[in-house]
Amino acid sequence: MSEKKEAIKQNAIDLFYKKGYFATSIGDIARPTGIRKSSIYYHYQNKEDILFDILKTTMLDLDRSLEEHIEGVDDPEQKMRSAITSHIIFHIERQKEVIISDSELRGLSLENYKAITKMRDKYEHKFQALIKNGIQKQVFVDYDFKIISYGILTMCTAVALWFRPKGRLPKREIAEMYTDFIIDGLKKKHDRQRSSASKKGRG
Amino acid sequence: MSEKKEAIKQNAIDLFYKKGYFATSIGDIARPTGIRKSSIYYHYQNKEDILFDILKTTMLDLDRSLEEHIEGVDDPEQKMRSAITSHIIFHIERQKEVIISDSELRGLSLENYKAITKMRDKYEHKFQALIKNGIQKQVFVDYDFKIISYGILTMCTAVALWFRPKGRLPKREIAEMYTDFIIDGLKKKHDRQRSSASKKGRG
DNA sequence: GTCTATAGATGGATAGAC
DNA sequence: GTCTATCCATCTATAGAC
Repeated sequence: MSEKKEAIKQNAIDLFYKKGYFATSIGDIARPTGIRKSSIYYHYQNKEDILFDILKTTMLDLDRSLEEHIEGVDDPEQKMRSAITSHIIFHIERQKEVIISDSELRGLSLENYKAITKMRDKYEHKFQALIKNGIQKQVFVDYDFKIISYGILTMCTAVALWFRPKGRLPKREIAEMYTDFIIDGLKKKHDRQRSSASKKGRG
Repeated sequence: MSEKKEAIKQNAIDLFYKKGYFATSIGDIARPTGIRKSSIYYHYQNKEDILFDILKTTMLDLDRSLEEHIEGVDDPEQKMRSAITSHIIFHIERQKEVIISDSELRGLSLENYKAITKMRDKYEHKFQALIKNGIQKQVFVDYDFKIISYGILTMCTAVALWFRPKGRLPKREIAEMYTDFIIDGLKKKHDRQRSSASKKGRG
């Protein structure tokens, strides 16, 4: 990808994050790039094409981060810890892009929408497999693994919404706190059981 | 509020939820209401006014639900349980409106934006007070109560994003599962401590 | 309270010169 | 690869009749 195209993409990320996709015009993107709006069309087919480029790259990088973090880890608890850490750190470091990914899917055509949600679903399934594995190995409480995976992922995804680079706590500490909280909620305690009567007798 | 105005509001909710605020035109809202787009302006000053009406009502109702749920409950754990239940059930029953509330704040002028975020902040502070109280009474682990409150709230807020009325589990069961998970993660265990070395020595 | 008609502005996208 | 110029569609909002 050419340097100019990269610049357009980065300016689009800044603007889609700050103003939203629909409220950002091609002219808005062209201005900080130092070119006229018509020149954008030399690099991208249309406005949606820019959005799609951002979303696709983000999903690919997110997935790669997960794979790198869990590679070679066998213990179910440690593997889940690594996965959560990867997710949180990525959502802090790529704050703008993941917020766009979570809020601007409506800007995509049906075809592109399907492509992105397919990637997202595959990513989510990897998390669900980790939880399912922990439950089967009797390390985790037998929650409904799909429902609980939504909760865990969204809780970590939302870090991107409130994290401030100059905030009180460093990213590693936030990632550790959330990982502790989640693993503590997931782990089976051998001296006691869940207090609620809603516990399921699956498996 | 007149019946016609209510109808306009409800159609706006449906459309803002499905297409987004910026992608919805005044004409789109007028059509299912059975009037022409110019007639909308008899009931509302402008497009933003409709959005603001929706957001304000939603925040007021959300806050009232919380107050009703925790009223008269004294035990810190039970109070937190009631608060979480209120939040989840509301986000399931008012799915469309809360999703609009979480994604369309950019459609507001600065003044209206401040009014809504002020209400939201007050609501969040009530949750933080519950967690803080539980920590002080030594019922909850001494996590950073602000950071952990973000995680808890967003995890429950996100239920609105994936919940399907005809889905596998009824709303009460989902609320119970999440409440168990969160309380379990929050509660102090008298026979063991957090495994991580990151535990803070505040208080 | 709703209508028709239209002002007034903006934005995505293309044509064609350089 | 970038420019100027422009087409065309769309949208918010208002004016004024009924």
